[in-house]
Amino acid sequence: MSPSLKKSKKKTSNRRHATVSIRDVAKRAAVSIATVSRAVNGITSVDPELAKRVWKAVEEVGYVPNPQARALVSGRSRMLGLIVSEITNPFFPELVQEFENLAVAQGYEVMIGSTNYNPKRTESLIRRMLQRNIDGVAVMTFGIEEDLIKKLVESEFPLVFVDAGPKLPNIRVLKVNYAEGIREAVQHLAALGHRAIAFISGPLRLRSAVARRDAFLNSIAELGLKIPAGHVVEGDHTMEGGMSAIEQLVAHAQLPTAVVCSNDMTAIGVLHGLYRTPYKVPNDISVVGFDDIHLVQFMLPPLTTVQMSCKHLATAAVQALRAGIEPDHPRAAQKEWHIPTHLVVRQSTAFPFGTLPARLQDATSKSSVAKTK
Amino acid sequence: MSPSLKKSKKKTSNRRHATVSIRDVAKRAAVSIATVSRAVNGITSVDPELAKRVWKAVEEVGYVPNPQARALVSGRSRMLGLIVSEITNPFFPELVQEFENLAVAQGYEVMIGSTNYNPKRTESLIRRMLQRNIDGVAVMTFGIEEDLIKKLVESEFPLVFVDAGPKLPNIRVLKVNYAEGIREAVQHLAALGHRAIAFISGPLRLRSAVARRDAFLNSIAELGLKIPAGHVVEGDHTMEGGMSAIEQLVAHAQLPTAVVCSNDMTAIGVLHGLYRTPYKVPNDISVVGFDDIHLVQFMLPPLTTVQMSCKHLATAAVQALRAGIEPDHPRAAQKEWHIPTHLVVRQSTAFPFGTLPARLQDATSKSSVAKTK
DNA sequence: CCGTCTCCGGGAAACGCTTTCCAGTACACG
DNA sequence: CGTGTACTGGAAAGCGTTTCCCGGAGACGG
Repeated sequence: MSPSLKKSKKKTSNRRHATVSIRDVAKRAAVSIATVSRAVNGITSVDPELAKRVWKAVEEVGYVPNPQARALVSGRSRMLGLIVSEITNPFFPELVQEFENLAVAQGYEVMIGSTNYNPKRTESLIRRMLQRNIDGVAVMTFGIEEDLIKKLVESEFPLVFVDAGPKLPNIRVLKVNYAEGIREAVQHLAALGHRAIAFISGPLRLRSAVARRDAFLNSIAELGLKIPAGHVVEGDHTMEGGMSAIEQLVAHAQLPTAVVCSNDMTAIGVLHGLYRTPYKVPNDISVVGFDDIHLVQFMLPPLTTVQMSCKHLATAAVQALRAGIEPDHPRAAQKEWHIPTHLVVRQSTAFPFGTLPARLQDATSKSSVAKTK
Repeated sequence: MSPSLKKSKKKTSNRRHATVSIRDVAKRAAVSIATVSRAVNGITSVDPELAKRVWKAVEEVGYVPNPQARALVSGRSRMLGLIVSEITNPFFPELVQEFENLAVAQGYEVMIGSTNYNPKRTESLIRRMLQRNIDGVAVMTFGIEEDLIKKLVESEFPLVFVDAGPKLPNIRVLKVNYAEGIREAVQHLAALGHRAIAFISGPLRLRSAVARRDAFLNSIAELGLKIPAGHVVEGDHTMEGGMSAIEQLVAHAQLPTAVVCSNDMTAIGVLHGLYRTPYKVPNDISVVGFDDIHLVQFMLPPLTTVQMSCKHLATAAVQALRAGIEPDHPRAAQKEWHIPTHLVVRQSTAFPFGTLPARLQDATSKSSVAKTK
């Protein structure tokens, strides 16, 4: 009597959904729960015949392992963290999407966080991730804040950074080859006849922003060109930043005929800023972006930009994370992944017709666009 | 001897990080673990004096409850699901961000999923969420697929839909007042002198797309205007869709002088499409969007659009979810939340100057833009 | 043919927490 | 003074897994 009472109590548990547990499978397959666990987790020491029986039972009762229980005992949550700097910058959703696809396909869930360049927010993000027992974190902020590093690094679990990170056994780095694509961009502009090429950088506290700027400067130097002071201005990777940067540039004594931007959002801001001036893109001023977000194809004019492939980045990140998490991953020893970048030419770059009055060039400009297409 | 051996074993557990458990707190505060649990969970029956001692101990040892263990026993994971249709549509990241902020502030974690209008993907998403024991899901796809509903509804846990959902005790609905904002938009255009106003809808399998179109049609009828066949075309809420829709519209025997779009992405596509024609925005054709994503302020020209506040939406969603999850939430009985929409006038709408040749109007157009600012 | 080694499967502990049940204390009332 | 009531804190039973340890069976060599 007493046991039956107990059983009925069990049924009215606080779980919301009818839960079929490992025990049900064990009963069905007439084996112990240990064996079920082993079979389900693909431990080879279990007899193939038995394993088949277990799998059949799993199928029949519709068993799905409970991730919480799994995590509780194994210490692995099968969750990957993905930290980005601004989810509202369209580059990141594209990255998130790719990352998520890959992670899910490989049996992981992903927890997304956006720092918004806010240390406090970041701090809480990390805490939450540690608390939820995340298996590894990809920090795709493109230039991590120092305190964030410290916090993360001390809890020594698998980490992936972009560009640079402390040299530690649990840390892997995705090295983006900015130089490659940016060099292509500069050469493209130079080939079109541009000599006064300006640059709008990202916030220089970000490593990646510095790297992009340096790549630009090197490419310029390589061609023997000179940049007047004031033709390299600091933006902040937002449209607003791009807008105010181009205003500065336009006010400069020597008007640049082309401007390269540290990311696409900046370039969109530039396009917008230029719209309020008499200067036309691309005939007065050519504009080049960086990232190649989907959106820029629809800008007016469609933006020439340096492509950094999200897919590539995401693939590398997930792979690197798994290499750190799974003890016998084939690439467990690999510490660096390389990401190429390449120029994609669209219609925001052209031969520099000259300067004002832009109005006179309107008709010609149209036809040139048509030609570029 | 034997117990000490056991203990040492415990230390080398597979947890990655030194875990301070409820037991440590209990020891420190010299109470039972039950008391600690009660104190931490704010159960009133515990002596205030004791509770204070417990909290002090919690502080001292740096105790953080383990969510997995909690979820395992309580059946509540403290995770909220957020399903959107396309994470790469900039409207959604804005929504995600707001939602996440609110959820985190209220002690929940959020799991994000993007359906991409793909039933298979959606299916797997739901399964994953159920599996992880999500406490509730907000389905912000703006027009849910039927099979998705079924799957979710049958597992009777708290759900929030936008616009419409089955009438069930566990389901809450966010009713967006499309009519309001769209009416404002149509009236604004009519006031400017537009008589031939076209509409580009979203994919009509989405309820919200139908609702927006109907709101448009009603507003037009209200003014006694007539829409020629072919002036209401179906898009798909993407830039590509907007582009091909405007191409159709431009090819129509009667050229519209204004076009209202079902979302901002469509409008961006329209702007882009029009850029390839001789027609200028806003002087030949006015364009109105819907959503008011941040981006549209930077379009050329900045887009007049109907604002549907993400913040509002997110607040309502989280509130509605909690109302469903927490048995004694103040609004537990509320089943509907209302979301207003409003027109934001920028520079993509103007008095319709007339039609071709647009070239002649170029100078005038510029000055008009300046005035509109 | 027996002993030892190996291998595989089962029993049971442990993971960290919540929750129920129960004993114990204190207080008021008859 | 005894009994009933109200309430507090402790012990213990799980929650669904994984993993450790051990026993039994089969293989192989002596």
